[in-house]
Amino acid sequence: MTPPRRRLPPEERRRAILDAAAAFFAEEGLDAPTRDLARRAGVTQALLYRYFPSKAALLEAVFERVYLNRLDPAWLDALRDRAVPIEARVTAFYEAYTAAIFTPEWMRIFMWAGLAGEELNRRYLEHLGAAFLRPLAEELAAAPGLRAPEMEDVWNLHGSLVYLGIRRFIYRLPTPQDARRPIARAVARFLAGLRA
Amino acid sequence: MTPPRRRLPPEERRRAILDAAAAFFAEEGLDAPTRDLARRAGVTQALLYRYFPSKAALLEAVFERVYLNRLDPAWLDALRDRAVPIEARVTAFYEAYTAAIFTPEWMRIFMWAGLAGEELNRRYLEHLGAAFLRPLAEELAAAPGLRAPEMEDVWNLHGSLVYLGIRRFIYRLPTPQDARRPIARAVARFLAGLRA
DNA sequence: CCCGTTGGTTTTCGCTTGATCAACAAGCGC
DNA sequence: GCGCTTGTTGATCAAGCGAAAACCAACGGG
Repeated sequence: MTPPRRRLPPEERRRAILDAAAAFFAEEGLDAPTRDLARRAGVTQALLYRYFPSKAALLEAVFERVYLNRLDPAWLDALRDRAVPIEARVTAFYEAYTAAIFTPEWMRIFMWAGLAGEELNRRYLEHLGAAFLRPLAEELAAAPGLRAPEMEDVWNLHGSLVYLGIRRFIYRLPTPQDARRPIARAVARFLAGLRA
Repeated sequence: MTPPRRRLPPEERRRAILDAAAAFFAEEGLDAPTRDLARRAGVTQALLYRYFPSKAALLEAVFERVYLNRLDPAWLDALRDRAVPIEARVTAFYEAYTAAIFTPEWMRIFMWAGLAGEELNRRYLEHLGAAFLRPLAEELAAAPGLRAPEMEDVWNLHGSLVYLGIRRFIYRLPTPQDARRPIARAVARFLAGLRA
């Protein structure tokens, strides 16, 4: 009946707690109680405070784990490779991007953080805009036969695809399990709109 | 120094509390403390429980106030009026729809509720889909020169415009203050995509 | 002008929260 | 197998939570 008291190397225990914390806070929200998290991680609540000085610090570590190094710089090179048709490039970018962010942890923690007023979202989206969406807009402008889009048009395309993840992970509505078809159709329609 | 104890007719007080509650829970989240709400409403915390039996009941009343009768059946008639060009009809629908939902209360409570797992979102979006978006899809299919869209295409258009509100009210990022231009461009592009 | 109805406040309860700390025991070096 | 380091626990605290109960006073009818 007494739970065996297993002793783990600190590195390993820390990672186990962070894994549990990411899934837990994604599900329950950023101010879900640390006691419930501890139960889920299979440790006592007090132990969390050996690895993290405060709940805020633990959350910061979760943010880092979920959002850092999730954007692959290689996507930018592929996006800029004008040997490849523009439609294939944009499609490939959004297939890679949605594959990276369409997880409960990414989508739900992002939304919880946004509502809570964390700066995470603004910083992240400004970076995404500058590092990927503006280059994407430039490639569209440079593509033969396309009118140059405004950044707001690109955000519109972006939102149309991210919304698929919102329906799936936030509202838990049924959505196509494979995002590739919706992506292909949305990108094709977007480009057709820039040609007309 | 002592706050004047003002006596209001119950109907009026109830409405004042609901007004404050909608703004308060939109800002702070559905499990923000009732004491803070009371302070904001200018009453004591205990008084809330004279007008609502529990916090859950108060939240239910807020949902009703924010989401009930917000969708105007007249939109459907306008959407189905084939004397008007399809582009004007879709544009007008989304101008009316975004005017109805682009408020902090609507957008933020909807997102808090979705994350909290409330049934509100599923019920609302299923109703919206059946009552407005499916007819919209039918009108697109019936419009001359357009390929019939899948429902998923319509949700894509829908999301591209709702995402504008998410950026503004959830992430608090700068967005065009007037939604009409983005709507016009998104709808025009969408239709062009269905023509190609 | 007084009095009863009832809107409003003060006080309190039982419970949960983030965080702390002394006590305990698992595992490695010897 | 011994003992020390240190990962882990149970007990505890002050603050904050939703809710209830007792008390107070504003207003209209007589």
